[in-house]
Amino acid sequence: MTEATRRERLRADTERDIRATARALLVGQGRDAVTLRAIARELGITAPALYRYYDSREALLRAVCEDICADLDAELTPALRGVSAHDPLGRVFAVCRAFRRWALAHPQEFELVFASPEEESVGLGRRPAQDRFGGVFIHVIGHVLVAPEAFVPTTDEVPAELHDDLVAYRERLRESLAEAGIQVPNGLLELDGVYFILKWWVRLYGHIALEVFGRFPFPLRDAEPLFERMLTELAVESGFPTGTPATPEAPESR
Amino acid sequence: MTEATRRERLRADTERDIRATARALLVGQGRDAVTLRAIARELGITAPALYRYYDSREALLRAVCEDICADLDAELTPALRGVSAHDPLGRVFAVCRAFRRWALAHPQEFELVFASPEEESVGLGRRPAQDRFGGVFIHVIGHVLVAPEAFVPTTDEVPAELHDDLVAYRERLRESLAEAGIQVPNGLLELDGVYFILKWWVRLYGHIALEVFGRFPFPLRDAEPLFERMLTELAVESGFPTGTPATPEAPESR
DNA sequence: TCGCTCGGTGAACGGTGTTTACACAGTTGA
DNA sequence: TCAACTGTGTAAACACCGTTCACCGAGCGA
Repeated sequence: MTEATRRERLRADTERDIRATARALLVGQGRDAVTLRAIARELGITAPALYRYYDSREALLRAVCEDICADLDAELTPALRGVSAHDPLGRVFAVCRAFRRWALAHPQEFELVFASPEEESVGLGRRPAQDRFGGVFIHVIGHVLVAPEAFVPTTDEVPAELHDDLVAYRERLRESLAEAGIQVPNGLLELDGVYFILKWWVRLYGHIALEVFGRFPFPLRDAEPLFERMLTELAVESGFPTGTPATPEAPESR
Repeated sequence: MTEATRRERLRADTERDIRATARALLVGQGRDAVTLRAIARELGITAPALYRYYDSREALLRAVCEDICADLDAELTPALRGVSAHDPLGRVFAVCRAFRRWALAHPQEFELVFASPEEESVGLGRRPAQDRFGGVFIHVIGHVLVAPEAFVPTTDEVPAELHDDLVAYRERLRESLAEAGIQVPNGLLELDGVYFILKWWVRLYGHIALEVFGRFPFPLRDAEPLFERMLTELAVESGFPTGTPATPEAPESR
């Protein structure tokens, strides 16, 4: 297993230390404080040494982005464990609530990952942020979609202009779910469902970004009721059975 | 009227030139390119001279923010002129579409104003971004709320925890509308309506930010159908009469 | 053991925000 | 009219930044 030579292990350790230090600076003092020299200072080395590990500050920030997404993933996934697999709506709610909590607790990281203009993405390779979060979301949604009795999208027709995009995305969803070992019955993953994922994501992101950036049209003392209301409305619109109150799991009082 | 002395006029001119140059740099090369020295260079001045006009780079950026909001205001308001005052839903749609168009055409400005973490706002004075955009939105919403026959919010009860905040905001809305010369009949501005404004804003911002930042869970070729669908769904949920197709006003084909 | 790669250094270049001391035009007041 | 003052600009300097370059030494593989 440990194919790594001593050198490789040392290198991996330093790489991790660098990203961790960068992350700490980001959290503590914001994106602009993530400085090569500050990182080096913290690690007891000089700034040019960092170029042995990352091509540029920008590249390092990208790596930090990936770390953040991995952490987000690691925080969202266990949020599922607390909810029975037979309560799909409860699982979706749990993930949404966990995402909001994470964003409010890590505004700088949220901004870096979710509110920076699209990088040009030099050709091959998709943006990591999308894929990482997509991974988590897909994982959750996968469980929901596989439990057909729980998810009955209304039969609203989908906008015709969106059809091709949705079909393409459905294929990607199928692949991702297959990778995770989830087989999707053939007729199950309707375009309606894919379309609903989009709607959830728009509202989830909208609310959370507004709350993190303090950009509600007026200062809300507590946005949590608004968030909870949004979730239940989404659930109703999505055709979830309204019987289950979806186990609010004692949201810590802010 | 021209109480201003010669000096004051010159000063105002230079201030405008500075902000305009900063704005051009922002648009052309992003926020990090807005450099005191670059601005000074463009103006044929030295950097320290800028400190005669703004206390710091940060203060200048705030001023640029206000300029941007003023421009946004100036672009949204005339979007109303094209739509009859007797078509309130059409007016709301017009403003929403204009906001999206503006954001897509000015991503750097959008990011600066709407996707930066809340500034601490040193005590007095609210954040300008909020108030500026609020101003436009309020102006539009004002017309809608004053035409009661067009706006019939469902009688869903509002989350109890939101009640106090909504009441406070309703008061601010009343004041703002009164300033604009719009008298709101007493029983008209229900809490339901205020709550719906929040819902519109969450979805509008969510969609536009995701589109500008390229953070949809998969690459959409064209997000406009999704946007249009969202608007109509919002209209239905808000209790607007669905008869009027709300005059799509020939959206230019991207 | 020889040589080579890897990870580090220090110096340097050009850029940045910001402060300071200074100069000088234009306005203001006696 | 002439002095004082105010506003606007400058140059120099400080501390910091990303990045490049030449160098160097320890440790590893042959």
